[in-house]
Amino acid sequence: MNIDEAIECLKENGYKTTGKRKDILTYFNEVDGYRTAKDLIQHLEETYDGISFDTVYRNLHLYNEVGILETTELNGEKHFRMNCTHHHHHHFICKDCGKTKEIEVCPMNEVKKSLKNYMIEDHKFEIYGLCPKCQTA
Amino acid sequence: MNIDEAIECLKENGYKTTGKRKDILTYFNEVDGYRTAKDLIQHLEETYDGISFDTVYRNLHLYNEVGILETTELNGEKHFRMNCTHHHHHHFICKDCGKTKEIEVCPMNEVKKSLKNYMIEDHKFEIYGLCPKCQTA
DNA sequence: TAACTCAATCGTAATCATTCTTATTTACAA
DNA sequence: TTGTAAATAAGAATGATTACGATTGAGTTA
Repeated sequence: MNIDEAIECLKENGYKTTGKRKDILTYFNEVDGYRTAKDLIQHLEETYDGISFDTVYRNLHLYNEVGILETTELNGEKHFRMNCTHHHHHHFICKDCGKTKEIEVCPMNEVKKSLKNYMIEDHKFEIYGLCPKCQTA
Repeated sequence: MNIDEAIECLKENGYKTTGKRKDILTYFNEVDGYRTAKDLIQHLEETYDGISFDTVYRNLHLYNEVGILETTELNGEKHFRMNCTHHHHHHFICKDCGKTKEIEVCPMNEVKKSLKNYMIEDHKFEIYGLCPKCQTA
């Protein structure tokens, strides 16, 4: 998802477009990988001196709700990244730089067969490790 | 893993066997599913009035390190369950009662092919939903 | 079995991420 | 341009987890 799509998405859901919201979108659009709330706060503080935690967390959750961001948990902290809307897939996630690589394999069809009486609401398939760049660094 | 194996595992790693450690093992052995630190504290307080958080968290992490417990993150809280040592598999996890069902499918062999220059350290494949019992409750 | 030693535990304070609260400001519709 | 609901500020509160100095106890050794 790019910035324009995200702003459109906000409007569709009846949310306003503020400078900070745009900056948050720009940030995630540029970094292209998983980042924590703290990472974002640090970035925003360069522009806005003493930004409110509330603003950051509220917007992160809002973005997650409307589908602009997706989230995962890495060593005890929530991480966010721009959502990939195109099609269903999973991710390899670099533990060092947070960057991701798409994985096309999804075993859910096969798995469903062995969960006949179970109500499946969600699933997570993530591979963790080091990307080529971070192995040499 | 059963209680005796767990105690053996503690000894092998040079850790002592205390009453509280046994009780923690008994707890996880009985509940057979994912539980939070808070769940465990509540249980232990029935026996030991005012147990130290330190004791609980230290032992949970210790157990996780030596492989007695495995851990996952469910709605923002760490959850623990007795480790299944027999063979590699994944879990369906009931969001309501925390119980798990083993899933034999593991797509990692296939996935590795598309991650040639990546160093794979770990992976997580979990299915979330409601078990048959919790759907009717 | 006594005493020794280091691990384990206690009790509580501190920390860290996150959420809440009230007052103020701002986007944008009318 | 103005009115109003939404967004933000500022910082206190919360909830899970970790840290710490003092004390207790398990398992070893004499």
